[in-house]
Amino acid sequence: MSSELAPQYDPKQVEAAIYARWQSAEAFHAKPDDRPPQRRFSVVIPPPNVTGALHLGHAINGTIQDVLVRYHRMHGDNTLWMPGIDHAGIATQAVVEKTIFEKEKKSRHDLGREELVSRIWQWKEQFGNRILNQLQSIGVSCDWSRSRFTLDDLCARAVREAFFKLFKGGLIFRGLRLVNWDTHLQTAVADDEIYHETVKGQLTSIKYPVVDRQQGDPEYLIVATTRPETMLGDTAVAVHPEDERYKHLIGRQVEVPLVGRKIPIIGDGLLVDPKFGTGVVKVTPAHDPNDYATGQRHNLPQINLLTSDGRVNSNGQGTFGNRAFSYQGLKFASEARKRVSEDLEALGLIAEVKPHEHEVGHSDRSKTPIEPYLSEQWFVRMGDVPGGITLADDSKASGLAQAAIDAVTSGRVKITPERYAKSYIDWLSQKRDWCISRQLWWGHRIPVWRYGQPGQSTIVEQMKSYLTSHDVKLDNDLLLRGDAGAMQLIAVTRTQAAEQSMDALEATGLLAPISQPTGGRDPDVLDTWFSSALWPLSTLGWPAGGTSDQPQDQLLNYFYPTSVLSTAREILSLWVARMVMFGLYLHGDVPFKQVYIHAVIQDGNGRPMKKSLGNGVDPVDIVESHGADALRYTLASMATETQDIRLPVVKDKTTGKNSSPRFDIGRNFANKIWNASRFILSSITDLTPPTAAQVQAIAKSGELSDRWIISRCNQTAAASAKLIGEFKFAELTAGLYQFFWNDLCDWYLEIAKARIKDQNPQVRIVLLFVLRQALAMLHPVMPFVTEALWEKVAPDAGMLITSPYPQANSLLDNPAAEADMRHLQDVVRSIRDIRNQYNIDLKRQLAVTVQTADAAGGIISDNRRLIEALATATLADIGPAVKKPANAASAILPQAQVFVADVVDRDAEKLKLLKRRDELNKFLAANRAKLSNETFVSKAPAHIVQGLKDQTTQQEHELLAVEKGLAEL
RNA sequence: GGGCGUUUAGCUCAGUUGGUUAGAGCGUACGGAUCACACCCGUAAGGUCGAAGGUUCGAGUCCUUCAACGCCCA
Repeated sequence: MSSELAPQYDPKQVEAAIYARWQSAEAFHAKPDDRPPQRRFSVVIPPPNVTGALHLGHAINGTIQDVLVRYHRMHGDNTLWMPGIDHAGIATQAVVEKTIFEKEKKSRHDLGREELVSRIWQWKEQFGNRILNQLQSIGVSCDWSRSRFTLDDLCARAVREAFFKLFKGGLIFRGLRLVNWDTHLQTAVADDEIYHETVKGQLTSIKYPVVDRQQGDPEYLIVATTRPETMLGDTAVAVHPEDERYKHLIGRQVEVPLVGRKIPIIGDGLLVDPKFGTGVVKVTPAHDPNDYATGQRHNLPQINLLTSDGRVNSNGQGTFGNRAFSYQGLKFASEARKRVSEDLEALGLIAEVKPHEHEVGHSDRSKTPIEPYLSEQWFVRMGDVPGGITLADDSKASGLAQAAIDAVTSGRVKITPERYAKSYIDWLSQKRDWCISRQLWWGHRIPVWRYGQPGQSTIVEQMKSYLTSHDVKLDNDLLLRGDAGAMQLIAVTRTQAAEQSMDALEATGLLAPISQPTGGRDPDVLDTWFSSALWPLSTLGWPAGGTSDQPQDQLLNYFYPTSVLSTAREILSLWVARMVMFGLYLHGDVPFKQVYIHAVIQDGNGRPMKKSLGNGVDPVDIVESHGADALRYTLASMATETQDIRLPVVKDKTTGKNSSPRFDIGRNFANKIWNASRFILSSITDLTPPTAAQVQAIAKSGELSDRWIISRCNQTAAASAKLIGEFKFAELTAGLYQFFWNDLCDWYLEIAKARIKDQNPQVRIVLLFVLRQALAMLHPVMPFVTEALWEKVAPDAGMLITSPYPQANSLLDNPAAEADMRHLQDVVRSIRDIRNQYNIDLKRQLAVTVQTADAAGGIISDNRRLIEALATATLADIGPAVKKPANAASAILPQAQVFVADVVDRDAEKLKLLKRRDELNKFLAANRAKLSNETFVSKAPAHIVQGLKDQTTQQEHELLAVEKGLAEL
């Protein structure tokens, strides 16, 4: 029998085949049925980026989700794990643009919008599934048949519907805001797409002439800046309102050099730190976030100096001292800065230039410096709205952000670990409007058509009649805002058909008179997070609501809200919070009941794993070298509630790839499971599954070791189910490890070997029962090795992935057997210890006697053979009257003294006893002090006091024995 | 600047509502080719729980202050 299994587990031999079997059995596939809501379990995967490759973050999150999903599936819940990938707008477009430029030296403008988008689609078809394949290699059990892409038709339908509803509800608006502008990619980027770099620059102090100087006024105010070129857009200089030096100047004016604009001197305590620099600050509302805020406070004009490609626009010119200056067309942060500095120098208006280090934001995508840029963008209104908003379940909320806050504070959404609820709420509490437009071509195009000056009412009327005659229902399929008298006409579409009608209408040329110069469909696309925020809804088929018998419709009713969302903390606000808002507003319920935030894996020095540092471990390499189960087990064992996990990284000697010795733990464990199973399979020929009655009978009256291992097995099953429910994955793996390795392999199998040889029928039942239970318990964490063994161990039972998870049964618990077993283990260990200390050959049979109290003596006598086998010893006398033989070494246990005869090293024995005597004296002194402390005795709980008394009595006995031993020496 | 986390054995980490002598894996030392496994077996050594105060009969655990490291937000 054992010849079927190799002596070492080789994951490569089994993983691919087993995965294929699960797939062909449709074991991952979930269909709505009549199970009640509490027997359903659903998870949506955080959709990985289409440009990405699997990293340890995916691996640990994939493992966690798969443990949950496999457990619930085995538990009998109708379990759906929805997979998919994210189109990742800016990241993907940047990657493809870059490759095209490298190969063909063409920019996106050379290709045109349609061509670029089609190239990106080609690229997506080619590489889009790579990360899903990699996820499969770690064994995740997603329902691949339902896999979605955030840009596919179903998701697009949800995006259109969401935009339409939000717009109609007044929660989407267009506004002029300062955004982070990537001048290279020519798009707004989000705060989280920016990294900061320390740059060595200069701090330039510039003299601004004071206008209408009066007695005692300085000739100039001097301001210091790292960006002299922005002075062209200054609309004020600010001083601290309490600053005695300048206070009297507030309300007067200075002249901006070069452009000759006269601007006010304002007092602002928020912007100005009087102790920093000269205490005077230039204010450029259109080019700095702090200045923007200042401008809002003081109603300052905003002068934008920038073109979308990062050059100076026509505002960058003026007249100063009868001379004209112009910087138009120069690159803003480089050429213009140089020329402005030179011109100021020539005019003698530079007071000082000194080196200065400062932080400059760079775009993560193009690696170029970010410019704050004033531009028109679309926003989702996060803040409170007068009169409140109505959620899809007809309940009211003061605003979108508040609704999402309430979902967590009320407990509808629970966040684990709890501390993350605070960061979620803190972020949402700012209620900052969400900029959702991106000047990109790859993404969901904003479903809005805009026209300027629709002064001709006939056009609007013709437009309406065209649309209605093409089956577009106004207000339902398409919203028209603005009218003949308005400055702007806006059409927002809800359906693809309405979009097509608008395109067709455009083609008629009817709208041409109002399309100039920039009318027509909004060229921008939506922020990727907009479609991600709909992920739990869109993947389950929303907005279809379950009225049809389309399977997708039923999914939404059946599996929404999902059960758990497992993700990383960095997207708690960007993604999790937005899903909650959209879920509530658009569908009237939260998207998930539980959020689990997993820890982030760092290298051994606590640094994040980054490509640039070369310290990353590729999970695919670990699957290759250690196997998927080893990867999963190790990652799960590290998943505690801390926020960071350190993983020491080493170079693998044979492959040269980054690896970590930590993964050996998982590999060794998988091998242990394999070999223990191999051993059991080789020992028993009859694989008939034990009946519950047989197991219960043994649990009640079998041999001690049988009762003990059944009890331990049962408790491990109970603990495992509980720990999975509490997301305590590290504890889960530790418990499984201890049970399998220590209890089952180290003790039970060793104890049972003699009976195994005798083909004892009880042992067969225990072995088979415990092994089947153990494989099932381990399966969610280590699916491959357990499934591979299951078909050998349980050929009657079908695949393990769909077999029941062990249910705890209190009839199998046996605390007394566990206590007795601990006692026997102590005796065995004490004998082994003596053998080791005295360097006695392993094969030499030791002559052992034991002095015990009656009760303990009975257990030892009854299990004499067990001790003899495990300790390679012969047990003679056992009982209260036993005396220490001459030349014996002794071990003093709480309830027994073990003597090993004919061990002659008196000095060593003496040393050992002396050491123990000192320890005991120390403990006793401490315990006696406590017990004579009246406040302790009166205030501490009774069981603590009693426990201490019992312990003290025992220590006193032991001390007597030690002293007696010393005397005899 | 605001918030959060971490600090326990050489390393990586557990440690439930405060309660009897603080645990695990790896590593280390010593012994072992015994017929499941050397990716193994047996045994042991190793910790004033970051520092200083405080609360308490009792603190790794609660409170205060400080230090170091890290993360998030501005």
